[in-house]
Amino acid sequence: MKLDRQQKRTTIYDLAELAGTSASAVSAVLNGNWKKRRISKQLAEKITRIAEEQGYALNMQASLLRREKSHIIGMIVPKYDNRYFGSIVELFETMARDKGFFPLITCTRRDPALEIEAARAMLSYQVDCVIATGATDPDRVTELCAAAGVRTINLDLPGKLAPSIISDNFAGARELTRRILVSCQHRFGSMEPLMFVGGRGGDHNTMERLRGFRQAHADHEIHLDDDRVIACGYAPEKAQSALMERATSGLPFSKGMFVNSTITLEGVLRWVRLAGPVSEQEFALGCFDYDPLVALLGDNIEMVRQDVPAMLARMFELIEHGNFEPNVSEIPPVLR
Amino acid sequence: MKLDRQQKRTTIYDLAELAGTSASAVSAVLNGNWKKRRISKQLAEKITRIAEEQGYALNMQASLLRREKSHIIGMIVPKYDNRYFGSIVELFETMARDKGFFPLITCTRRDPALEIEAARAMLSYQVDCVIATGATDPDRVTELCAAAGVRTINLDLPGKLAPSIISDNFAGARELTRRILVSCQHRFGSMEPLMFVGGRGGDHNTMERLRGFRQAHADHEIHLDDDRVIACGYAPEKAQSALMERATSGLPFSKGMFVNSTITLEGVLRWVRLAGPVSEQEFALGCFDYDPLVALLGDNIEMVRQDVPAMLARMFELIEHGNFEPNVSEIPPVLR
DNA sequence: AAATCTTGCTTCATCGATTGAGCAAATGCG
DNA sequence: CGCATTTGCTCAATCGATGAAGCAAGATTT
Repeated sequence: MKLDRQQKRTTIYDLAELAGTSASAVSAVLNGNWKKRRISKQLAEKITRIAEEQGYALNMQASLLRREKSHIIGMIVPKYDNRYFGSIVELFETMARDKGFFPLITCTRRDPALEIEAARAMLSYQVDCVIATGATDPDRVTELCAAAGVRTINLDLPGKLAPSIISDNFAGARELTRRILVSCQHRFGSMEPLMFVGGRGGDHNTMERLRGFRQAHADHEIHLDDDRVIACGYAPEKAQSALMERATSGLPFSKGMFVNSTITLEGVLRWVRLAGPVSEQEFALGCFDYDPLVALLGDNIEMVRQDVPAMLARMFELIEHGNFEPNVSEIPPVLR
Repeated sequence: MKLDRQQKRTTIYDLAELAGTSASAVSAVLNGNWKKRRISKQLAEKITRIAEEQGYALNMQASLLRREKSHIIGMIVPKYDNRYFGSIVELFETMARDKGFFPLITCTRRDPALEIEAARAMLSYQVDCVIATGATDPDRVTELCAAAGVRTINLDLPGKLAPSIISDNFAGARELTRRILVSCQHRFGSMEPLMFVGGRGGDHNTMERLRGFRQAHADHEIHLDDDRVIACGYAPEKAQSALMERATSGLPFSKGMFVNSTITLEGVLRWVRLAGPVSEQEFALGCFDYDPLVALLGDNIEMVRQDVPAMLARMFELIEHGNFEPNVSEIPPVLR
């Protein structure tokens, strides 16, 4: 890799030499506490000018080595390429910056090994705090970080060892299910039990959404068999092939479907396309996730939007109050 | 901010003490060149074991301070919350990691000031290289980095001072326009001139796409007035209000539209919704961008997918060959 | 047996910024 | 004028990891 530096970087010692002063004075001026260190205004201005002329950039590595807190805040995220996590990451960066943190983000593509590796890398970079978003094994991350004295917060998926901020999956799923059922009633004249597609049976969110899904059926006194639930994972391909199999299996099939994320929705729609004569107009879909373009194009697709701004606001609140008790904050999602 | 470290971190000195050896030996063992430094296998194993027991994590700040290359590779990106940039960032991270780099990514929300600030922060973190993706002023970034001896590469939008990797916007736009025109022919029986919505008149991609747009009209001998072009920026709100105005302005309006990104498409579709009786079925849309859900749901929406894997492959090729000549690589986009 | 080589470590300076301690000159006070 | 205080700065240790240089003990050669 030919990435050799072109020239040596300017340091505070170079600046000190040019200004005819000491590195210590330069440091004090450039990091803003020259008043506290009783540097004269003249010298401060001179140093600032020379630093600018020389295009000086602080060596963060050296600086952080001396300081106790890095103000780096790490976030581990399963995917970028998705409107939900994309908006989490984008807003997280903005808010972190506003609050004086330096955000360090890593995408783990739902790979548990990468999650741990990423956490380890963050510890090496001396992060002050790690946010584990949608982590497969958040407690593992918490343990690892705790060993280095670093606090963690879980986002989107909860853990037992650190505070967790998640959507109110039960209430959201119950209401979403209700809406799909109503839509079935309107469009097909009857309320059949729905199918539940996507997610992992073991993950907390899927379990809670299933509970809401079941509750909504119970609310309408609709009997729901367990075999209507297809928790085949989130990936589009898995949903697609699961539906393919299902359709040819002889098991009962529903026109109404609860889809567990836009990622999964992609697979469901692809299946609809391939399924031939039937268009998505023939289905009543609901998705526990939000995508503005789907909201505009999918006429029969109900959506639940997780309240990302509220979740992140709550997260920074916890950080600011130093509240790291392992309890769960449930944020109500938004239905359009 | 209550993010105080819980306990002191384990250092190589602690490990040295525990192992009854020197910090230097510990360092040699843990960074893998103990053979070169002639440390015995026994001691190496002992140190490794103790390091593991203690949950030791390298202090990257200290390590980087000593090394000449950081192997950190920075990327500046305008948005995360978008399928195109989302996939760029996700694939960039994966590829960078595979090639032994540590990816550091910052989102600037198309704010030129933030772009510069982000570049400066990256220099502070001693990045070996900066990728400016879709930057408003890539040359400014290149100049800033060059002053610190750091190379840059432009992605998505070209600059004059560093190598640039962009889509073949002209060819892509020409073909996309052709397809929209053909679709108009099929669906409405005639080929009217299309409208061009979104993008900034000054940006290279928009200019090239406009050139392709015009060429395709010329190919079909369709006269195109300049007032069919609405380069109102990328933001959905801007496109929406621009179309609103346009519709009531008395200027000619087309059923066929070339939309400059999925971000802009959001505004166009929102306008279609509000425009009342007319549904998007009444339009022939084409979008210079790709979103899998739009591809599935938007029956009348042609899409051009920029070839992100090819662009990034080319980018890492440049890095590996140390090729930092300021020339432009055009990557053909993919039409479905 | 002396000379040389090899093995397996340790010592110490270094990277660049930070900060407590210290010191000389200027100023204030009685 | 003499002493205390304030002002404006410098010195030097330090953060943790790295690696060149050095050194002692054992192995090998002549």
